[in-house]
Amino acid sequence: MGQEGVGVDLETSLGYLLKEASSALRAAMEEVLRPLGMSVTHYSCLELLAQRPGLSNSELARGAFVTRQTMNVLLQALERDGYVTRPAEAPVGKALPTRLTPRGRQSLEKASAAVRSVEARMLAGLTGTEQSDAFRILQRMIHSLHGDNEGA
Amino acid sequence: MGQEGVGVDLETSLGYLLKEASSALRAAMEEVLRPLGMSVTHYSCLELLAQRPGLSNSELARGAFVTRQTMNVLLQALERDGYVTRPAEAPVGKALPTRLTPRGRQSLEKASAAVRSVEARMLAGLTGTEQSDAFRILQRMIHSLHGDNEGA
DNA sequence: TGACCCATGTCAGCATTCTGACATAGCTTG
DNA sequence: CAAGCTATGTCAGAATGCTGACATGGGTCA
Repeated sequence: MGQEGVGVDLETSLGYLLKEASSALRAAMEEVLRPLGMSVTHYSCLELLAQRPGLSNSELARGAFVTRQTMNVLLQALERDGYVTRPAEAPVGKALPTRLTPRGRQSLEKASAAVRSVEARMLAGLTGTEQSDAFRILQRMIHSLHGDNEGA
Repeated sequence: MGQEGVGVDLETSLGYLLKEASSALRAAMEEVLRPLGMSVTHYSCLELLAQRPGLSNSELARGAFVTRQTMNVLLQALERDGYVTRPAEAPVGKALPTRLTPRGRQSLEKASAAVRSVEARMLAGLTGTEQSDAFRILQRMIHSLHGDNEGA
């Protein structure tokens, strides 16, 4: 189409490239999760629960980078379908600790393998040093964006 | 809350970190664009048009990482509000080349400055070498995710 | 030329996520 | 102890984005 070599500056923006990479990763994850009937947020929630059992709704929301209202909708569906359980009453405060059911754990296994293969494909062609560099640089970007770089 | 140092493996995943960085960038952009009454997709569309005048709806969609249906809805609103113009009939094929109006260009100026300040904050604390490394590594990740690494 | 394929623009319906708002639990502080 | 602050869970409504579907323009190829 109309994409002759017009002067394009977006191609030099790290922000744009970051968005592109994240979009590509999300698309690749959706592609392998769709056959399993699972969305990315769906999977993120289960994975978080597998690694940190007993997380509350709000904690899961922060870990999956969505609002607690969005996570609440998802948790209600997951609970209804028998993937997770929450106590009827909060043991302390209002936070309801959530846990995977055996069914949830089983469902996660296949999804987790699929996602790991996507991440492996993404990292193929990167040396160990490059992966360490990427990790350190991304962490520093996040730190700066959160405004933790005051008074300096 | 319940976040004592439980063993967490998500903290070692580059995919998770990439999602976190992208989420932080998006949140920071939304924060500075909100006072201007502009969303991230809204801004992305205008910025693309400023750098590549005459892009079609489908091309804009690919550049902003949304579907062409989503971009079409946005373009109709932008056209209605006088930020962009599209010819009534396609000069060739079905693609309608879109262009910024003076009003659109003026609206973009403030937004572009705000977004540049966010990107500058994100990159603060990174050396020139680190920025080049990040650029190269992200490009390679995107390339691998798109499956361009066959036969090897 | 005609059949086929691909890309585009667009309409309609659905899914997902967000913002706003409210009540409650627990901690902090005077 | 009482007031205030923060965090949480939850409901309701709105915005945003996506999937599915259809018609059309243009190129390819037998």
